[in-house]
Amino acid sequence: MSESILGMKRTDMCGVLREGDVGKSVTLMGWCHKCRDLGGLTFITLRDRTGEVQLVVTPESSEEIRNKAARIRSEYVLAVSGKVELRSAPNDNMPTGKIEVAVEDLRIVSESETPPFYIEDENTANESLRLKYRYLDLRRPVMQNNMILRHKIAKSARDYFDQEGFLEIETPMLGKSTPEGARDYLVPSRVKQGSYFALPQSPQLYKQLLMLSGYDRYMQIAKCFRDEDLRADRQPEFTQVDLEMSFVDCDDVMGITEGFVSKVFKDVLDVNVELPLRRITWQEAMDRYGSDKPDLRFGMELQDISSWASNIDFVVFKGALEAGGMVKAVVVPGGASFSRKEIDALGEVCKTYKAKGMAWVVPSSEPRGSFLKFLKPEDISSLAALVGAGEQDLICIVADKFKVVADSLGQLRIAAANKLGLIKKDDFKLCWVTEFPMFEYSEEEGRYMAMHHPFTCPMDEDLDHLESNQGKVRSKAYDIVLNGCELGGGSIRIHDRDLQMRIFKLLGFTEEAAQEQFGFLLDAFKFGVPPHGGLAIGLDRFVMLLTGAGSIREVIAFPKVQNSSDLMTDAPAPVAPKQLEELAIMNVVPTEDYCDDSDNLVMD
RNA sequence: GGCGCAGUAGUUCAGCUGGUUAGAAUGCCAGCCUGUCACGCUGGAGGUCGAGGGUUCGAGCCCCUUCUGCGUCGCCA
Repeated sequence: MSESILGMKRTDMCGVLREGDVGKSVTLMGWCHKCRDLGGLTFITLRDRTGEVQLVVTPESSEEIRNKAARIRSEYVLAVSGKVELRSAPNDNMPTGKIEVAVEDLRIVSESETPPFYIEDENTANESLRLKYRYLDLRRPVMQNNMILRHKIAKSARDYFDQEGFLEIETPMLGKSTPEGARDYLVPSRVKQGSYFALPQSPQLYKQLLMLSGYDRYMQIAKCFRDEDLRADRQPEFTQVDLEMSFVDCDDVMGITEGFVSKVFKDVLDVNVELPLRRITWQEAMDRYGSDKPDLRFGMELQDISSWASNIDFVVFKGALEAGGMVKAVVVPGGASFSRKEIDALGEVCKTYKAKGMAWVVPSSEPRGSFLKFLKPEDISSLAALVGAGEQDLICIVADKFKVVADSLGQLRIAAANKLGLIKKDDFKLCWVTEFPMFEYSEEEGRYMAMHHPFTCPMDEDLDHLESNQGKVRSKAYDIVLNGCELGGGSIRIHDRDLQMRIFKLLGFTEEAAQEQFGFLLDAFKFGVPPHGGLAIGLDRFVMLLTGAGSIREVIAFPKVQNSSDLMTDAPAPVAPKQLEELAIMNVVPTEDYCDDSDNLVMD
């Protein structure tokens, strides 16, 4: 039986009451967190998103209230009026622990079944259970704090960019599919049957056109969609703080972005970020950290030992060097104490990233290692001197092509740092990675692809060898990296129609194909284009990193699971045949002679 | 698509070499209890061991298949 709140008006939130409120008559509304019935006395903790406060029902309370109090269970919604009183037995663990509310009126507004898990921060319930009952999971204070922090960052963004003269402009969700890049989510058109909209992977082209239209300085908190496999930090549907500016070069966009990021750190965590941020070229990041998103919270840099290795009669090194590759090492401090099993685990990390194996040496007086029989004692000491390794350290070595060496040792570096506990949770290290390669060779496609996107402007110095040395061309692209995580990225765009056509050509587009897919952009570029550039910051990742959450799902109210479905709503789900008919989509029903193993699209 | 981890009361987990009626904690229900706050005490209910098949005298445990969730490689311009 639910009671109405008619005539009751909430005066305060639960978690904000303090000693100073003693004597005040308050009306509170919220959820029963816990109910302790001591017989004569009943204590109820009432919870809302600001926190909890204790209610007390005493033998002096009316019989009606005492009877109602006895019925209360966890998660019942209550409306209460009463007087704030000082507690005779305060609880120092509770922000509101010095006071309690003596109940004078009590209404059970809504009853609740016993929830499938405790509404507590320490909830260790299976994540799929949490996601099925996401609305209950979201009642947990830690989740509410994540949502509040997310709101604060979004507000920070709007405040900051407004102050800097940006306009927030919305761009369409229903757009045109572009085959380059990630897989699109498609939306069938009812009116133009057989044709499809695509949900935006980013507002990229629209924001460029806004620059052309004269809306200098645009921003948007934009929903983006990519139909690719999920990860702990990747959802098919995510949010970006997207911005674009006219008449700028790299430094302008990076400066504005730094200002935003440092404001968020100040507003949300009260952390001062030292500006300007350190800048590292892509080449240097790959060379020293084996990653284009280096984690700068610890050392253990990659070191090139190719010249040392060329003097070792070890077929693995020789083979890699002869094939134009390299030999590099990472020194794991104190790694000499690792067991064989632990070292092998690091080797497995390397193998995940296509290294054929990992060679290792402990350069102590009684050396240990995986390839000692190829090493003379002086080889070991010269290696130790070269890489600066001591007797307690472990030298991990990978010999292969540049990319394989970088990827595998870059990941080994992180794995070792985690193992050694070198990574502090509350340490924030930001940097820019700049001068990305313009193109990346795709073995699969057998051609160069745009590393960033096809609208990225090449560096002026490299324009002359666009056609002659494609692999060496660098672009005016930049990523902002936080603790080894790509927080955002952007570039200066091409604003010259001829240069854009040149790039399309290099990417393998014919003139007709470029015209068909991006004709509207190329046409627009006939009408006066300001030099422009911008950037997008992954809002979800930003919140994840600032909250220390282990997964992006913790900072998204209603996230998807690994197969892109929603455990709460069961989306995606079959639809009525009538809906499919209207969209001219074939309703696939398995028959005797057609039986697909997959049961999607099947309905009666 | 590949690799790895997990799935046993509502929940979190234990369950030995395959062997009696599958346990614990917590939650839940009932009774008692006037200062609790992880309230306490007494009692009680609660299990398709993810599903299907196989081996065996006998399967939570072994084998095969499959489903679900997580991590990861590929993928993510």
